[in-house]
Amino acid sequence: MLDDETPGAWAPGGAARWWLHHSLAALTGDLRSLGVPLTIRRGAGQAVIRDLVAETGARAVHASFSPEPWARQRFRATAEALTPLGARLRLFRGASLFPPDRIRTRGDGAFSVFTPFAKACLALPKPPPPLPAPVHIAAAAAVDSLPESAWDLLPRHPDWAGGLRAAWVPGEREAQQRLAAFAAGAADRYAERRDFPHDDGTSMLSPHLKHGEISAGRIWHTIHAGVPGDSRDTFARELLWREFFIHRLWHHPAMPEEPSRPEFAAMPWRNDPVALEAWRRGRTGYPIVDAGMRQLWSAGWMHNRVRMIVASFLTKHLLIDWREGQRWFWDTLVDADLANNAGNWQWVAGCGADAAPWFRVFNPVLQGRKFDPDGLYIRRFVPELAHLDARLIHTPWDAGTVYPAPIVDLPAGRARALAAFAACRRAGPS
DNA sequence: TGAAATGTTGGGGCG
DNA sequence: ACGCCCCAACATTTC
Repeated sequence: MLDDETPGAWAPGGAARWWLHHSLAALTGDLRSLGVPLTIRRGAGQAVIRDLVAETGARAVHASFSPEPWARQRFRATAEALTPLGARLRLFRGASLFPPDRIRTRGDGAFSVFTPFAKACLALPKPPPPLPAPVHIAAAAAVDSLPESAWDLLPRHPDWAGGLRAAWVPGEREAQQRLAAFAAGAADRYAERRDFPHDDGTSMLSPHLKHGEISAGRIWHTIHAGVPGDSRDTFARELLWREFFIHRLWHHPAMPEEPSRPEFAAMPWRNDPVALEAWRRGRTGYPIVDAGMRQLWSAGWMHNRVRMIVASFLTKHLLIDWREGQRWFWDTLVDADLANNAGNWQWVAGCGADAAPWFRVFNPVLQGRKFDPDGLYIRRFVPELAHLDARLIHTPWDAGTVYPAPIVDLPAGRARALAAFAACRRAGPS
């Protein structure tokens, strides 16, 4: 079922739709081998499910929980619509590690700080081990189904998905293989390598996880079965950050729209379409930022360290609203997820519940030197700088190379950001 | 999961 | 030999 109506502005973006198309194609094949047809429908979720239950006489609908405000509303409406049909809706933890209603503060509220949240998670019973895949499913009678093409998920004019095809293979089989390869390979040294974007030191499981091709529980179990201490704990912590933002969105449905810290409502964000477009296209003049934005545009994905750098650059040096960045990521990331996109943008922008402080401003030159010391990442995504040696590649304006001039002066941009926050803190409701 | 400004310390050059 | 200065290295504070 593709529901473009209920989510409103947060219907899946372009890159996620591309992924979904191929993920479903893979799922169709997997189900065929079990002798089960995939039924494809389109429309408002609640009505589609109700009709399907009426047609099949199903007595239960099993679904994965998800924290989006529109999804919660859809679950509620669906459950109500099923009652007169004698069917019920059963929700499962799905892609999260812990049932959302199990994680509570002592005062029975939502957590706003990550560390106590993580502690509370670790105090819960461990996620149960994943069940083996079924070898047989009793197929229901076939009902009407749209052809896959009716979803119209792939880009055509132009077809910008070439980079995605080169980078990814959607589907459960590939998700399992990627997890197995990560667990047997890079996971061992995840703690040391994960911050270097040229290095394949991360799992790259995020789009598979996002699209339900693999569960967080399975990843958790695999990592805890075979990865040594430091890297295991560091990786598990990243899964818990994901869990934290799911928790936050569940309790604070306005997270994608409104800063969690009220004083940020008065922040004097700049309206600068030219700078915003330079950022989107990877033409800011700062190589590590441009490399990241071009990786995003071509592969639909960006290394986590670089996501932080480009987000800091947009919200601090350019003083552009984090929601502009969130929106661009939403449309371009194959792993675009409402809770994690909003949560991480608010984290970098300093306006989240448990966020990095506003004054933590990444200097893109220093970050580039630190995390891409040989310029390998930049060479890969910014080929016009590939000929520069490592000493100059982070500051092409010193190299006499033809390259976009920096769109903002770093010390000036930093000072402007600090001043803007000081002013908004004076003005705002604290 | 910073960076820049400011403060402190200690070694060495030098008058 | 001694004090003075310089400054790099490191630590602390501030944004």
